[in-house]
Amino acid sequence: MEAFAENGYAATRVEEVAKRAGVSKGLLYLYFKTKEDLFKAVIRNFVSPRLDALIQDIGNSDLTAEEFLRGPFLDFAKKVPRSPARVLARLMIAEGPKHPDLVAWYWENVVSKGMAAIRTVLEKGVRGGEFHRSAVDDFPQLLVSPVLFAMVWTQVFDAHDKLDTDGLMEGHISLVLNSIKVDR
Amino acid sequence: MEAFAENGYAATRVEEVAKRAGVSKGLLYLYFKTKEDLFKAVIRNFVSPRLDALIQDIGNSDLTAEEFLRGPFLDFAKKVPRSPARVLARLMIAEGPKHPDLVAWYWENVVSKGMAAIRTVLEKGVRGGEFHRSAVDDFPQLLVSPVLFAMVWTQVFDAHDKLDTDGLMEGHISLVLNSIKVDR
Amino acid sequence: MEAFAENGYAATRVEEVAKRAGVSKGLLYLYFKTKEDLFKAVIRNFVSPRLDALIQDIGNSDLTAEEFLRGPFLDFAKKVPRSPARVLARLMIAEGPKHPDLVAWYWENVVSKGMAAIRTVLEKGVRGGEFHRSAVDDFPQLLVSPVLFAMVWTQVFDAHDKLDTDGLMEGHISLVLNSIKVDR
Amino acid sequence: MEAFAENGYAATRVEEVAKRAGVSKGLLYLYFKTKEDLFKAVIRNFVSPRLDALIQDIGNSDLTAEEFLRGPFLDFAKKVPRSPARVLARLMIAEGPKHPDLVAWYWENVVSKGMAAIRTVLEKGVRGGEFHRSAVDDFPQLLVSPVLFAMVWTQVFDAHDKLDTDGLMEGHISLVLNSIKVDR
DNA sequence: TATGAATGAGATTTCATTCAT
DNA sequence: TATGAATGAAATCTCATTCAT
Repeated sequence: MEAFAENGYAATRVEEVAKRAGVSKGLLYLYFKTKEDLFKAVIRNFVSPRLDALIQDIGNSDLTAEEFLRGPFLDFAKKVPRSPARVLARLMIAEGPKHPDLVAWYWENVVSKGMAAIRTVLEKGVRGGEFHRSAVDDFPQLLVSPVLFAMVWTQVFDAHDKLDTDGLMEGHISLVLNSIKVDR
Repeated sequence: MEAFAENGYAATRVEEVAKRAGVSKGLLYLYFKTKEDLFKAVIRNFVSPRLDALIQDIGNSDLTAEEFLRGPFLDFAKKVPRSPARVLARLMIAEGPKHPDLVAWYWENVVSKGMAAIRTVLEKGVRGGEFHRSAVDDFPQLLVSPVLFAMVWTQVFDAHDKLDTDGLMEGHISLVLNSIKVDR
Repeated sequence: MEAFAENGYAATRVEEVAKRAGVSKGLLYLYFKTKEDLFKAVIRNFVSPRLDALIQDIGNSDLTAEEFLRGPFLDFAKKVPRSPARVLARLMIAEGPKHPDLVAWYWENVVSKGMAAIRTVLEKGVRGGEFHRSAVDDFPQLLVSPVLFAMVWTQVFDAHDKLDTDGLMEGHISLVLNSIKVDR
Repeated sequence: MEAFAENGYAATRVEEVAKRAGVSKGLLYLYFKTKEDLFKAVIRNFVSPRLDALIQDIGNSDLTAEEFLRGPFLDFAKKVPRSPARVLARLMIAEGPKHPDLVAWYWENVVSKGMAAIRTVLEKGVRGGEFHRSAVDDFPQLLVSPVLFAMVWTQVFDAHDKLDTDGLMEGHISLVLNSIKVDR
């Protein structure tokens, strides 16, 4: 994963992967038929347990929607942009269009689940009278777009303008809540 | 640009670029010392005139901040995610870390200018009493993160979930404005 | 060595070297980073064991200086001009100025040692009263210049005037000895 | 000539020759059909007028053979090793075997004439009773071998051991004369 | 299971030569 | 006569993949 993350799929040499794994090139070909196979396996095995945990939380928790957003979700949103997961995001952006089955797998196992989870929280908020209906109901992506943004920014522009990702996430959540919360 | 956008830097053959340009491989090497040089030149010559126009607008316009966000800015935000610029964004994300001078150029000529422009609009809004202070003043990135998000999504996940980018942008602007506008 | 000797460095194709070695182009690049590396390795591994033997002889032998020049040295001088070493000489002349580190290596490991050996013999002759002081003490090169001359001539002008290299060498030694020997 | 001398035939680019000549590549091809044609023309036009002058001298002069060797010949032998002609020698050694017609031309116009001239001088010496018969009569090459040697050495080993070419030549002539002069 | 030497197809790069102007 | 943009064949070099051990 390290190697692919640094150089992208095409520019990563199989030998480089073998070296970092401490094995010979030949052994890789015993386990994976082609370089692409190897790449896919690498990506698939790199699933964030954090996201799964978060999704689990939603069902089990007895927090209000706002508490959830300010608590576990914000937590998650703060950790991800500087976690190893960010390189996976970059890889998916870079290589996705050339590896549709990888995107499909990623969509099914990660993205769609995540989106569903967010919808669940928002609906809970609306039903419970915490939130009024708003754009985020139709576009739950608005809730996560700064997360993606931060993952990208930290990998591309950090040298020119280091982003306070924690602050960004806190600001984002307060901005959204300020917009969708029902006044009492 | 087409070729690099489709395949990424490493996977694009110089011959492919030459063929699409309707010239011979050799000619490219007459103008560019290496494949990397060629790549950099391609990227640099692909500046969105749209962004420049938008930045110009800000100085000249006599619109209120809200009118600006709902007008020219929303316009821009709707057009970009499906414009050719999106492939440039993807290329920068994919190849940036391996080509720091390209990132530096892009930062200076595009990103920092854009960020400054947004700050100008927001300050105008605050000074004019339209907006109260909020997270977007510290993190103007929050205003553009859905634009990046949409550019990425449309290139990676469109096959699985086609995003209504216009709707997303409208929703985003209304969400933000709802949060930062001063009540009267 | 054959290939480089025939065509010179620039005009020799790596593929040609590989073919003569009975391996693939790729393998050469596994062992040598560049064509130049390969070339240097070829040259360095082509050390004449004959010269080393000659140099050894000087220390060990109990011959008089004249006997040495008429014996082992003349032997060496007769063999070299038509030995494989001559192509190495031609290569060093042709390619040396473009590969200074190769010249440096050759100087240290071959030429300077050879010159020192000749000086040793001449000094022995002078000290032993065989030879009087002469120009060859200051310019031991005079003793070997016909060897180089013959190596060059046989490679360039043989078709036009075949040189009797053995005769040349014998004539040279007798000429020199006639000039430097002390009359008794 | 400069360009070919520095890099050898194969490694010299036609463009480099054109640049140094201050003309365009295209113009060269107006005057010379191929790179090889150009090369041959360059070599042929670079004839040392010095050698011709020397050869003339022999016929005309009323010097004794010894006076000639110590005078005009030594003069010539001192000048040549550091003159532009030395690069021509290196080129002939390097490229000769690949360009037989060039060697043939050079042989006819330069080398054979030079050798004949030397023979003339030596015969004059022998006939005039100055010299007794010796190896140089059969191998006049012995008289010029230090000249070639010095031309090569100065181009290959000067950085490691700068040769006093004037001293070398004086030593050579005195050594030879000492050997072949008739005692009186 | 594991190695690493070896291959060969294909990529980048070079450069003699041509040709429209 | 002169240019220099353009070509394309061939060179160097890379690297995924194979295979004997």
